[in-house]
Amino acid sequence: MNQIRKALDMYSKLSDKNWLSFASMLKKKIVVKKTLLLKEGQIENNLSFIEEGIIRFYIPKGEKEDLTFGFTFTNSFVSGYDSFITQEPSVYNLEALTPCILWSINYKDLQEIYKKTDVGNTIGRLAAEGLFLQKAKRELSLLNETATQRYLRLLKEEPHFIKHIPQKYIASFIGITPQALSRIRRDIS
Amino acid sequence: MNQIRKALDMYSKLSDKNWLSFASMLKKKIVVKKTLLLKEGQIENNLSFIEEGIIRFYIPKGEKEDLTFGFTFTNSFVSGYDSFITQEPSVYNLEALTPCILWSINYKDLQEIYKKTDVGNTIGRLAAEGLFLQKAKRELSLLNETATQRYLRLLKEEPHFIKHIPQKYIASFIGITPQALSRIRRDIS
DNA sequence: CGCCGAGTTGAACTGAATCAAGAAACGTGG
DNA sequence: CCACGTTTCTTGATTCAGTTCAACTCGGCG
Repeated sequence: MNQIRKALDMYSKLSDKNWLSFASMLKKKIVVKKTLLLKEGQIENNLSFIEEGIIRFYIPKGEKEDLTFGFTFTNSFVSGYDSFITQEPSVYNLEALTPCILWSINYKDLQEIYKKTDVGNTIGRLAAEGLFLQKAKRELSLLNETATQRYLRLLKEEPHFIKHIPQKYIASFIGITPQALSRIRRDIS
Repeated sequence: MNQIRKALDMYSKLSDKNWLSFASMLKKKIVVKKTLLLKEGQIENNLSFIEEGIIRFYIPKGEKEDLTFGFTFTNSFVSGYDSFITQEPSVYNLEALTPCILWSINYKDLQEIYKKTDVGNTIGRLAAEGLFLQKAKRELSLLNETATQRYLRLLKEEPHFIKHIPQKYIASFIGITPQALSRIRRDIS
């Protein structure tokens, strides 16, 4: 649990009291590889901290390869944010790419924290700002770069992605087919 | 100024006291069409409410058509958010597409509000969440739809865009060239 | 050992970019 | 308020990055 407090403190330093009231709401969950943590159409009820593991966001596309929107690693928070924020059905699926240890807080409990503590809203704001920046960066990359440039940047900025995630998901994440990524890799080396 | 309070109240109801302390920090600004409100490389110092007008976000691309990332209309807040949040140089330019009447608050003053008022952080959080959702939706659209589908959806969901914004900016916004958009329009009618 | 999913490679195809040129709309000054 | 010049929009021809379909290889696991 120490990792969680550390992660939160990086947004805004927590008093012991605030931390304890938050910590008391967390529930531990252990899941095996390939577990579906959230299915499209469901309403996301959890915001979770990943003590250990990797989680993938995606949208299944029937016959075709599904669309991957992102990955979340150890020591980060994860949720079907769009659904969690709006409490409307999720468009994304969340899947454990590896076995995961999670600590989850549910929607209602978090709203209580927002009501009761000042720091809750500050952290919520900073976290939402971070998510926004991440998406803005990705938008820029999708509109402004070729597939090869996107791959090279991923290689440089997120080397752990390439190490731990199957190539077909990386391909989908940068917006191309596995075949296209395979060719890119051949051509750049 | 009433419009501003109305807009804020939609996030979280403001007390008279909080509203007045916020309002006292706003400065009115009137600019003509084509004014550059923020240039790439500059640090955004303002969060502004548009009493009247349309503003475009873009990145200039030298020889080629520049890349348009969005538009903000009357009765909304606007800022080079990425730069405003991080206080690092902006990658975007902000330009007035029409004459604009703006009410601006600067970064330092807003941080004061965050420190002093609970509701400030709540509004900040809800606003950041909204920005995130907007970008997530756009990401989905760029990866999951063809240019034609994106145009048709824009037509349906944001008809005022099409009415008031030159076609070449719309084209850029949906991620294609003006020529491609021209052909799409020919083919769907 | 045999199977199955992941990755590679090839060939044909396609949506959109690019280059180019003409038509329409727009605003600015006389 | 009209005329001219400058953008903006349209249309055609060509090119290109990436898709699709298909066949083959490799590595891990039952």
